[in-house]
Amino acid sequence: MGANVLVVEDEPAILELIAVNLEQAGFHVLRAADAESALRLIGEALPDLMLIDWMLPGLSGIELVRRLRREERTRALPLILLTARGAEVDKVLGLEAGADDYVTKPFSPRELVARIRAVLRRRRPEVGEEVLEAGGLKLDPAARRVLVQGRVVALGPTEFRLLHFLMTHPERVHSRSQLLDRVWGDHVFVEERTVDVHVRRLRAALEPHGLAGLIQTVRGAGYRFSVQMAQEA
Amino acid sequence: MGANVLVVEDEPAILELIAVNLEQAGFHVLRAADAESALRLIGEALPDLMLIDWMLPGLSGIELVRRLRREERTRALPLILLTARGAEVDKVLGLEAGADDYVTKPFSPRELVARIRAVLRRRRPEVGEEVLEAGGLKLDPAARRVLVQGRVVALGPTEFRLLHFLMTHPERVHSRSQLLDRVWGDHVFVEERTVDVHVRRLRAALEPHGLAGLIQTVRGAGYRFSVQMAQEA
DNA sequence: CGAAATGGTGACGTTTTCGTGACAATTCAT
DNA sequence: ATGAATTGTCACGAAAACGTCACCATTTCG
Repeated sequence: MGANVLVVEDEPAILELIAVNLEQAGFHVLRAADAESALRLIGEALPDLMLIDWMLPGLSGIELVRRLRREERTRALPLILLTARGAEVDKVLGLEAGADDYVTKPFSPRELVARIRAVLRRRRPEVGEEVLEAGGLKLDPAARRVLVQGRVVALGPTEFRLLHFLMTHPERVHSRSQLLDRVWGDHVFVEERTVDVHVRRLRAALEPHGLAGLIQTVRGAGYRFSVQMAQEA
Repeated sequence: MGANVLVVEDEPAILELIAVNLEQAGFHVLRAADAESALRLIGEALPDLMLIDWMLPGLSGIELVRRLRREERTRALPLILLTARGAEVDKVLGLEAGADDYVTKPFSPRELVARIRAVLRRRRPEVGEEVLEAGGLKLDPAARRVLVQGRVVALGPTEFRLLHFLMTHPERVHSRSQLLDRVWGDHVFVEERTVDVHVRRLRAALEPHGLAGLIQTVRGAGYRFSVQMAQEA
């Protein structure tokens, strides 16, 4: 129940107002007055969600969002921006930068809580930090490493994330756009064919280890990670 | 790519304003003036996202949201509410009812489009497609796979969609034009005889697995998927 | 019985889709 | 700053899938 929420807000009064309300709603609140100290806090333990003020001394809120979205470890971290009312450019920029939502100041406590719950609900299915094992493959998210029979498989960051996603959602077809959303991130714009190239690189990395056919092409639909090999008659 | 967006709005002027903007942004727009006609439209084919006005004659917007969330088929359908500016109670109620987001009127076209894109990107993966099983056949929509006794049946995209449709509407005759609408799509222009060819290809793919007679020809009417084998007088 | 209608079947040309190698831009470590 | 690694994009070719047609078999009906 009590999810950890990190609030980044430089105005002490507002920070406390938010904190009190969130705690009353059952959340556990972490506080940071600027982006730098927020990053420091994150370094120790990831919160379940971050609430970030648009205007911050030093590194601004949106720059913080971009930075968090760039890094592997924080890519899936739910982020909500606090913006000034009516600043629509900010809203659009915020969403495009990768924020999951925004709330305009001044806000009602109930709205804020509802938003947080909504975002947390959406992100629910992807909390995987455990070691995955399938088809002779062992993937360790924490160590960011892939093993097959004790031997390390060399993978680039993107290939690793791709394989990670496929292994957490096996036996089902993912379209290229779905893969772009889930592996690359909501906010990036890249060609769909780029997925093909990375799938190829991933296959090329697995093949020398005797693992072929794990990632299957489904014509007209997308790709699928499957342990059961395709059989014919 | 042009996602299908169903806009439910009783004010014709606003409806058109929205429609024009969305179409310009590359979406395909479906229109409904009230909740009832929206539900009727949905009955035929699910859109990718719904834009729902808060104030509607008859069934209100929020009641529509609740109803859609209750039903299995529409549970994961992305919904965005249109609310009056400043009505924060509405916003909260809307989010708690299960809407994915809301936009306040009046809104800027850019914001609307950005919101829609954001919600579409978050589209929940568990779009509840259940595994169909009939006549010794197992069709898994999520995996895009057809199995008969554990053996994979190789099907092209169109054959797969055709079989999928037939299995979701079994024991019932579908004319060629109906099949073209439902399997190929409303707007496509192809010869009716093309259906024959694909039925043949589908039969040819099933036959080596010992499944014959599942798809029956009804002379002068169309085709039918039936578990009970063809009997004669 | 014969003509017309209907549907099965194989073949063919075109379009789509995907794998693949190359390449430039960018990032990162040294 | 230099070089290696990573990434996104493109162009080309092979293969798959598609839609259409011609031809034949079967059924329907005058």
